[in-house]
Order: sequence, then C-alpha cells, then structure tokens
Amino acid sequence: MVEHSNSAELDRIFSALADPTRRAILRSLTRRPATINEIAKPFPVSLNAISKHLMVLERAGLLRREIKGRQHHCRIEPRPLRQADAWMAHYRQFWDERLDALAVYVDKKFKAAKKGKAHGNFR
Amino acid sequence: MVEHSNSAELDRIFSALADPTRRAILRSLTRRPATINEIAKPFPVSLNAISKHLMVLERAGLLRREIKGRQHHCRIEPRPLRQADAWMAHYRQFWDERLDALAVYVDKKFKAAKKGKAHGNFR
DNA sequence: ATAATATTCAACCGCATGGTTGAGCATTCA
DNA sequence: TGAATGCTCAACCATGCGGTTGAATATTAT
Repeated sequence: MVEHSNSAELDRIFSALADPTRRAILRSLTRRPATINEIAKPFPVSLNAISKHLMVLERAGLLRREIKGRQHHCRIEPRPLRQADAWMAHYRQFWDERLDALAVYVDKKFKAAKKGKAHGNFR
Repeated sequence: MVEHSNSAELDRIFSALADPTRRAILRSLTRRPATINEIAKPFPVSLNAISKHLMVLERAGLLRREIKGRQHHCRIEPRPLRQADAWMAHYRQFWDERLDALAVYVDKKFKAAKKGKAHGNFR
C-alpha cells in the first residue's frame, strides 16, 4: 500500500496509458504538436471526450498545454514515460535475451514449492 | 480507436500496472513464487480483494497459476511487460541521453505554431 | 455589436473497479 | 467422519471512467 513514494504518480501514468485513444493521441503528438480540435479530428468521439482524455494525460504529466488566445496548443511531455520505464527496468532482466533468467529461476522455486520441498522458503 | 491489433492486450497490461497493490504483488513475486494466502498476508485488505487483483494480473497475462490441491501457486509471467516495453520503445528516443531530442524538435514546432507560422503543417 | 470559433463546465448514463461480507466448495488434517 | 484450511463465487456499495448533450466562457472575425 505504501510503496515507493511516487506510487500515485505511477498510478496516473500507467492508467493514462491504459486507454487506446490516449495512446493514439500521444503517438499523434510525436509527429507534431497540435491544438485540441486538430487532435480530436481523427477520432470518432466527441470533442468533449477528447478534451477529457487530454486532461487525463495532462494530470499524468504526459502532455503540456500552452494557451494562446482561444487555442490550446498541446505537445507531448515524455519525461513521465521515463519513470514508467524505470519501474519496468526492475523487471527487464527477467525477459531479456539472456534466456529469461528469472523464468528459469522462478520455475525452479515453483516446482520445489509444488513438491513441498521449499516450504521453509515461504514466509 | 482501431490502432495496433494488440491494443486490447496493452489496455489490460497497462491498467493492471496502474494499481499500487498489483505492482507490489508483482514485485513480491519476483522474489519468490507464492500461494495466494502468502501473497495476501502483507496487505491490509481482505483475501478476497487480493484474489481479485490476482485475477486482473492473470487476465493481463502477468501471472500464472498452478493449482496443486487446495493451494494456488502463483508466479510472475514477465512476457507481457516486454510488450509494454516495446510500446514505450517508440518513445524512448525522446527522453534518451541525447538531451531530449524530441523535446527540442517538438518545441520548435510548438513555438512556430504559436506564432502562426506553421499552420500549413497542421492537418 | 454580432457572429463564429475554440474550449471547458455541468449534468447525466452505463459500466467497470476496488473494496466489503458471507456463503460455498474442494482438499487436507485429525 | 468431521473439522479446519485455501480459495472462489455472489451480492452489494461507493467511486471513477468514458461517453454523451447542452450551456457557458472567452477570443477572434465580420
């Protein structure tokens, strides 16, 4: 529950990424910054829906907005992705090309547990 | 909306990661596989709540369960993280050590847009 | 001044989520 | 056989989410 301090931030980042529309918006913003109307155009949902998505991205720190007159110019802000990446780095060793070292490791423990040989290792 | 085919899978993966309890569970499973009771013990919520979290992780492919008698032995399954990582790879160039090349790139476009110089570039 | 444009606010809907409690079902222990 | 254990199912609750429509606000254009 307590975890790493920046846990709430990771919550916002990962859950912002958990929606396909928002991921598509981010991808489009890597091509060029855009106003909200421009961002919304390709999507089959209302402008309001997109406006909400943008707020979610903004709260996650993944989007920056600069208001210029009546237009809001948006650009991607990649730094939070670095944070998500840092979280995943802890697990990267486990799927890396080096033949899934963890999978092997865990599998051993797993099999041992099933045989009841390793109960002392459990808390 | 259509996106990449495996979009729904990414949805499940990212939203599974968007909860601190589930991230803590994953982390604990990197230390050792465990039964559901063992997993639940450290958390201040009910066993049922943990059981639900485990189902979410399982549906995202991040956890594998083997039922041995009345105990369910769980281990982490890192492969989906690789997928999430692949998605992020597209953005990695943007925050990499090369001093945020995208930030600079986007910033240029952004400033241009604000001055109204680049309207032709917008779709 | 008026109209059009760009965006948000507010209220609502249906559904998912994270949590609870209590019952139910296998499996193991005595 | 009967009791304890490990886990899920079912029902419920409060909250949040992604979507809508309609009104409001602010800026720009006529």
